[in-house]
Amino acid sequence: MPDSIHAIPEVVILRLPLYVRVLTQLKDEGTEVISSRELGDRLSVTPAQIRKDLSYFGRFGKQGRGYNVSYLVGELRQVLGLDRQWNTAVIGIGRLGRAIINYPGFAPEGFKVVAAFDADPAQVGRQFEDVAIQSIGEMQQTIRERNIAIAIVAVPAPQAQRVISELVSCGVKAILNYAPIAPQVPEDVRVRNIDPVLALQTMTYHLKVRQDEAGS
Amino acid sequence: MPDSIHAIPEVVILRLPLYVRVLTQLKDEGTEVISSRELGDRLSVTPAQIRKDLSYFGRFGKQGRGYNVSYLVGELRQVLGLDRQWNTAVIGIGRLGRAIINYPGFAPEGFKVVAAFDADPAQVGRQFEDVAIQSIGEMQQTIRERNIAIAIVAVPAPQAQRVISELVSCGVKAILNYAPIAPQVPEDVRVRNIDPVLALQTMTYHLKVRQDEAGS
DNA sequence: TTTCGATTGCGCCAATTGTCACAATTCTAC
DNA sequence: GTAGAATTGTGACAATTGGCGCAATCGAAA
Ligand SMILES: NC(=O)c1ccc[n+]([C@@H]2O[C@H](COP(=O)([O-])OP(=O)(O)OC[C@H]3O[C@@H](n4cnc5c(N)ncnc54)[C@H](O)[C@@H]3O)[C@@H](O)[C@H]2O)c1
Ligand SMILES: NC(=O)c1ccc[n+]([C@@H]2O[C@H](COP(=O)([O-])OP(=O)(O)OC[C@H]3O[C@@H](n4cnc5c(N)ncnc54)[C@H](O)[C@@H]3O)[C@@H](O)[C@H]2O)c1
Repeated sequence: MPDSIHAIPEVVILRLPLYVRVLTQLKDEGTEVISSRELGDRLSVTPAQIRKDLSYFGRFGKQGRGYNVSYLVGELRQVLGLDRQWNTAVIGIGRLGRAIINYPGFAPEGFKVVAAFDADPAQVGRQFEDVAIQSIGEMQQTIRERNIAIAIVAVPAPQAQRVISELVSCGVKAILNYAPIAPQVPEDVRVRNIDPVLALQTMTYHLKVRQDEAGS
Repeated sequence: MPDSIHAIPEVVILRLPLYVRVLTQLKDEGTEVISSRELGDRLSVTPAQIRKDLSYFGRFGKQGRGYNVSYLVGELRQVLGLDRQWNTAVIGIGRLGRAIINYPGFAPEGFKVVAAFDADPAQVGRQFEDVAIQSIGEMQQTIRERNIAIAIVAVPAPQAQRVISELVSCGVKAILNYAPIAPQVPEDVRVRNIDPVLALQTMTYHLKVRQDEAGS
């Protein structure tokens, strides 16, 4: 294991999917080779950062030339584990949960919703896009049987921590959370929050300075 | 300007809304005082980090006691500019755009959708939740007149960069982007991307290691 | 009033993250 | 085949960010 000696910074992992996205787009546009400078321009990142990030995982480029787009995107997909299908479950099949099940953006990227759970007995049994809604009681068994590694949480905020804790006890190690809370999980479990309000609130600080100046 | 000498790290600004969220919840639960340790436990952040973050903006706590929750949340809201209403516009009134206009989570936090734009003439004039859809041609004027500082982009990916550039030329300085692209904007414009696929792709790296180990 | 446990704010240091700069290499053109 | 332009990968350094530890202070209790 030659490259597992150096731990790879988490920030690097966070940037890789961005690289994959832009490289995929370049590939579709027919670009065969790209330099770290051009890629950096597209991503508003310095060329040095791109080169260093990539160097954690191998030597993918050629001096004087750049990176072969197809090759690089393939290598990065493999590094990230995007070269396989990931089964997911959605929990909370309300308005948002249904939208998630119907969202056509997941499947092409290898994320497949194979199970759906809701606490409301009236929902159980209904079908959306080949997925039948199951009761919460069936969750643990289904997660095991269907090899579900990723859960998507779309329950109301007051229920979210409880649901997340239950998912953790079912062995789920990755959670995409849409509820507006700060979930607590053991450190071997990853959570990403989708939270547009939080995102807006991180921008107003800068707008405020501008607005205050204008007013004074 | 006593505290504008030291620039405030962007990471700190990114954490403040989280603090606000948890503090608001504590306030609703009736907690009057909280220590940095307890707050840190709730957020999976070290107490030292919380104290340091807060110290950029003032001395809000009392030794031996902690922070008064109501007071602190009020101060932080003021720091972030959450003590006022922010007018926003949604661009792209398809399935997602309509869901955003109907989303009840924005208004209580002071973000009000006051305008909606779509390129499709068939959409123009239709009404959602007191917001009438306008044509793209009216965008610049409406943004000025209605003092819109924040735009929410929900157009298809191929159109997104063009729409974002146009918003920038209308003077918008903050953009919440839902399209799966890496937008390019001048450095005085802030963009936050809502991108569940990217979020999932940052987690599979760690799952992969686990899965590979299990298989070997 | 005094003592004591608790907790902040912050100086200082440690760890992490980002950038520079350059030798090594590749490709092209002649 | 050689010269020159382009660009990588990386070691060394710089900047940023996080955390320790403690003096100062607060509130409670005796
Ligand atoms: N991040 C975003 O972009 C975004 C957008 C919209 C909504 N939301 C959030 O998503 C959540 C759901 O929103 P919605 O509009 O779909 O609400 P909803 O009320 O329509 O649906 C919630 C569903 O969760 C189910 N549920 C409740 N408790 C449950 C439990 N313990 N286990 C399983 N299922 C349970 C309910 O039966 C219901 O079907 C809320 O927390 C909301 O704030 C986030
Ligand atoms: N981040 C997320 O959670 C998430 C979820 C769903 C969809 N999306 C993304 O949001 C976008 C919209 O998705 P949707 O399902 O609403 O698509 P849609 O096709 O239903 O709606 C798109 C709308 O944008 C309008 N439009 C197209 N070009 C425009 C332009 N130049 N100016 C103004 N309006 C224009 C169209 O007329 C249409 O009404 C897509 O990029 C999609 O990938 C993101």
